[in-house]
Formats: sequence, structure tokens, C-alpha cells
Amino acid sequence: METRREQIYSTAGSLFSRRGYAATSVRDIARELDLQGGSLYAHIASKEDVLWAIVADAADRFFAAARPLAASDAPAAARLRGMIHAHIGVVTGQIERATVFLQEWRFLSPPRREAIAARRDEYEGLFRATIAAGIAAGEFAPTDPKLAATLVLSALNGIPGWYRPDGGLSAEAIADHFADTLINGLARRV
Amino acid sequence: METRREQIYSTAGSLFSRRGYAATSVRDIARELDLQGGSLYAHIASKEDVLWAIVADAADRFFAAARPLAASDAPAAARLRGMIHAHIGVVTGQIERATVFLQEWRFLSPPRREAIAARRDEYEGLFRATIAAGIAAGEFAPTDPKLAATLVLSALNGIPGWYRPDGGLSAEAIADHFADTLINGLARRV
DNA sequence: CCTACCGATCGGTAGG
DNA sequence: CCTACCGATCGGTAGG
Repeated sequence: METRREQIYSTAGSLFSRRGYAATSVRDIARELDLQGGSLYAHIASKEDVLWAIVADAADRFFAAARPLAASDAPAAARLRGMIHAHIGVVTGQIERATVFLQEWRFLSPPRREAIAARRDEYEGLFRATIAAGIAAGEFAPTDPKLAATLVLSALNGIPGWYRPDGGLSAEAIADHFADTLINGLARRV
Repeated sequence: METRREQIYSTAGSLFSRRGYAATSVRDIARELDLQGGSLYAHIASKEDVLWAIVADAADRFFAAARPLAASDAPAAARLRGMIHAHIGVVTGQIERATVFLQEWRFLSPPRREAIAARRDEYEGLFRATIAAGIAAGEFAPTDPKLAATLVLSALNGIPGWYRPDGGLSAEAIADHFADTLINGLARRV
């Protein structure tokens, strides 16, 4: 029971992720739904509103997946491992929307772009704080938590560039490997 | 003694990196050079040719920086450290062209896009081979070299998303931190 | 390198 | 949701 509007978001997400927002026209979206170009505007107010709906929804999913893990009382390394798995789960499970979130948000108008920039920084803060806690607890070697969080998230956010759902590598296998390598990289030498 | 054509590449690189290829018009480029839109075509054959010139040039720079280090006879960890520094040097030293190379190459026409995909895979192969050599030599823990190379390059290629040349963090400091963390992450536990 | 133009397409709207 | 349209802009070209 998908509403027309949800169909539009889904189709737009697919097209935006493949061709980019700027290179996708509202008529491209309409065509995939067997509608006339102008008919889309019975359901949406503007092309940018569609982008915004996709981006804001994806941001919510990342927070919903990672925040509970960041807030748990497990050791920092275990929390970080869980957050890496959760993040990769969103990226691979919603690959089109995640790609649009990661790559196309810069086409939002300034107020919305700034809102997303703020949310991204807040989200990165979950990783920063977890890494900082791990350093304080002696689990991780002393390092710049901000730079380390950026490294971790950059590695994870590169996944849409090469991941194929039907490839030989499961999201779980990728998450295990990435978590092993990254956490090992942060770990204190014994 | 910059030729007009080089000015066009430089201006286009700046605009493509900021707004994206699809959202930049040839008139945008012309305006920055105080030319009429059509006058650009006295110097270039098409908008796509400009993108191609930038992307192909950036690819050359990455190879020129990393290939000699990959081929040296130093231990694998030292080679990988050098390659990470070299790669980050290109990314931060030519940030606009590097951004266009990393983000906008998908707007190339199919034959050129495939050529760049092949070069990217070849380049990633330098990292794969170095990591595989490190595993064989017992410097690195056994792991999937392909996945590990992808992790490393994803982390490095995220840098244009946040690096600011006038920020408090030098390219060298970033490279040191990233190389430390990534090589530590690959290292064999002792 | 400019003027003036080409056909195509853009996001969006009026009125039904 | 369609038809028919709006003004603006697109990449590119002819002729000078």
C-alpha cells in the first residue's frame, strides 16, 4: 500500500543515486511512473522537496541505527564495532537513499543544506565521543578523536561507490572486516 | 604563461568541484573568464572534453605520485605509508581537480567512463599488491587485500569532503595520522 | 572572440 | 492526473 508520493520518492531516489540530482529531470521521474511531467506536481511541491524528503529520511535512519549503540554501556571498542555494523547496515540496506544522502545533499537550498550539515556533524559526534571514551579507558591509543572519526566514517561512506548487493560479499562480511581493521588500527599496542 | 585553454580547465575544475558537472553550464565557465558563452568553443570542442581533460590529468597525477613508491624495494608497510602520503599530497595539493576526478567522472560518456574505471582499478591494484606483499612477508595480518585496499582508498578519498587548505590541519599531519591508524589496523598482532 | 541564433529541455503552473 | 502552456536556460554553431 505504497502511496503515490512514496513511489515518487523511491523512483527519485533510484534516479538521483544513479545520475545525480542535477542531471535528473522531473520528467525523468514522471516517465518511470507513467505520468506526464506536470502531473508530478499534484503530489509534490518542488523537485527540491523530493530531494529533501529522501535526505532527511536517510539521516533519520542513520541516527536510529547508531544512536542506541553509542549510548550503551558496553566497552568503547564493542560500541564502535556495533556502530560500524549499524552504519554499514543502513548503507547497504538502503543503498539508493544512502547514496543520495551522502552525495546529493549539497544540492539542497542553503537552509536545508545547513541543517543536514549540522546533523552530519552531530552524527559524527557519536563516533568521536565513542572513540574519545575508548582512549580515556585505555582501550584505544591516544590520538585525535575527530580525525579518527572522520577516517572511520569516510571508509564506511565509500561503500556505496563499490558495493553491489548481488556481489560475492555480504554486508556482514564487509562490516566484520572493516570493524576488525579500523578497531585494530585504533587499538592500544600491548 | 597560462594558455586560455588551461584557464578554462582551471576555472571549470573550480566550478565542477563546487557545483558539480551537471549543474555547471558552459556559460558559468565563460562568465568567470569574462567571455561570452559561445566564445568558449573557440578553445574547446565540448563541455565533456573539459571534464575529460581534468579527470585524465588528475588520474595521471595520482599514478605519478604513487607508482614509484609502490615499486620501491622497501618493506610493504613503509611503501604503503609512502603511498598514503603521496595520495593525500595529490588530493590536498590539487583539491579541485582531485574532487572532480573522484566525484564527477561518472558524467563522462561511456567509453571514457570505462577507461577511467579501468585506471582506477589499476591504481587500486597498486595498493592491493602492496598490502598482499605485506601479508606474505608477515608484516600485515592475513586479510582480504582487495577489501583492505578499498578501505584505505575510501578513507583517503573522503578527504576532499572535509579538508580545508586554510584549516588548522596540514596535509602532512593528516597523512601521518591516517597512515598510522591504517597501517596499525593492518599490522600483525605481536 | 562576439553577435545572434538553433532546437531541445528545464522546473513549474493554469485550468480543467 | 492530463493538456497545454510559461519564461528561462541548456550545449552548441554560423558567420564574421
